[in-house]
Amino acid sequence: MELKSDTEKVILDAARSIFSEKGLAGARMQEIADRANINKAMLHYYFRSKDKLFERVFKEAFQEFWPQITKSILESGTVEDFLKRAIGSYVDLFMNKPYLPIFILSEVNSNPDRIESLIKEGGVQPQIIIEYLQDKMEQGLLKKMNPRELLVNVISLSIFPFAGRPLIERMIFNGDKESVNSFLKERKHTIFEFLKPLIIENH
Amino acid sequence: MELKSDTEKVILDAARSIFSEKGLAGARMQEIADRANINKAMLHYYFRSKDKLFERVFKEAFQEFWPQITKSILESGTVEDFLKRAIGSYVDLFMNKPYLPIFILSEVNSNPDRIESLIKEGGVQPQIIIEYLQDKMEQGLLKKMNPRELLVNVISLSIFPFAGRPLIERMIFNGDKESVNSFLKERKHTIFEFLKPLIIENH
DNA sequence: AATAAGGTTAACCATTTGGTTAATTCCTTT
DNA sequence: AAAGGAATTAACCAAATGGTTAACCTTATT
Repeated sequence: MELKSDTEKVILDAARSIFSEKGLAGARMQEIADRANINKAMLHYYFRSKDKLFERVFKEAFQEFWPQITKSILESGTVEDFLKRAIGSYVDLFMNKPYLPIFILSEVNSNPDRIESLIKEGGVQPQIIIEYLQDKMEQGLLKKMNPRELLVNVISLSIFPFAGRPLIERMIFNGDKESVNSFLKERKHTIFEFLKPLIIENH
Repeated sequence: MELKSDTEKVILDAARSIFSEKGLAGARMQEIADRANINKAMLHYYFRSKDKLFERVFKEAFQEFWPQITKSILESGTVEDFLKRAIGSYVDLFMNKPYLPIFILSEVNSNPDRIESLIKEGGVQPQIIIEYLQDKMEQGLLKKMNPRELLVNVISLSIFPFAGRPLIERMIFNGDKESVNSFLKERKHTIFEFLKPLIIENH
């Protein structure tokens, strides 16, 4: 007895995989059906239209995307702790779901309005993070700078290597997949070490 | 008397604009023709097929993308100089052509093989940069770390804010386009300041 | 001015694609 | 086991789309 029928789950898995590989426009309903080992009519039976199906997949992806960093604040004490958690949760997430960054970036780009509603209902609260960082800076625990800049930098360092993986793999690692993989795995630590000098010793 | 006929140029401009907005799969030949104010048959007359047209647009975009950083080395003396040039040339490029990052990232993702040939014929030489950085580190002019890591970080910080602009605009700047714009404009300096501590004073 | 060649257009075509439908199977409830 | 509803399927449909074609226009050369 499951909330989602097995078929529904199978469809969502297939759809997620095809949509992130080819995008909304490039995906074919028939291909999704094939990957799910199911009749194409079932897609419409469960989700009515391609757009509705995509909307669902996108929403679920987007909701995994943002909350990480907010959560890591509420659970953390020191700045060091916060940075470790923020970076760590992103890197872990993208190691497990490498399709997420480019999927979100691509689709937000071709239809920016799509996230408007998700941001509102999703409770995205960047303000909390900005204020947290500003606090720590004023307390002299973090190098003073534009907190938005720091936030963007942390996100850039955490996300870009995953979004740009195919490029990085070919242009910087000469196509050596294994090297790239361990490089990405280590990111959790290297990004933190890279940012560590921003933390001011408490004494 | 031009090398490229006026029509050819008009088509390429329209194609670039549509392709970067909607991607290869999402773009419509009719829409490209409309934006170029010409008959759809002209697209095929000049470029034979949608794929050929896309290939051309993508190639031109990709060739703008990479050489920047390599060039900035050959022309620069000190490490400080190098960082300034590398970051500056990227930020300038993306301020003028904001569609570039996401366009390249998206299309490379949905067809990674596409860049194989371009990398070879395009003379992409990451080795030069890696070695340059390693040299400087060994000379004690740059903080010691994995040079590939540093390279990826510089690229991440330079590119991501442009690739993720729609996201950043809505999630971190509450939709205030003007703020985002000046934020991005200042990036040239802020990224450099951010990385400056890596440079070791020469004395 | 006649001619030829390239540029341009409207109409057309075959295929692909999202979506529908009506019939069939499966499962649960009585 | 009969019935009724949900799940599933094959066949089908209309619209969209990349691409073609044949006629027409423009321009430069003689």
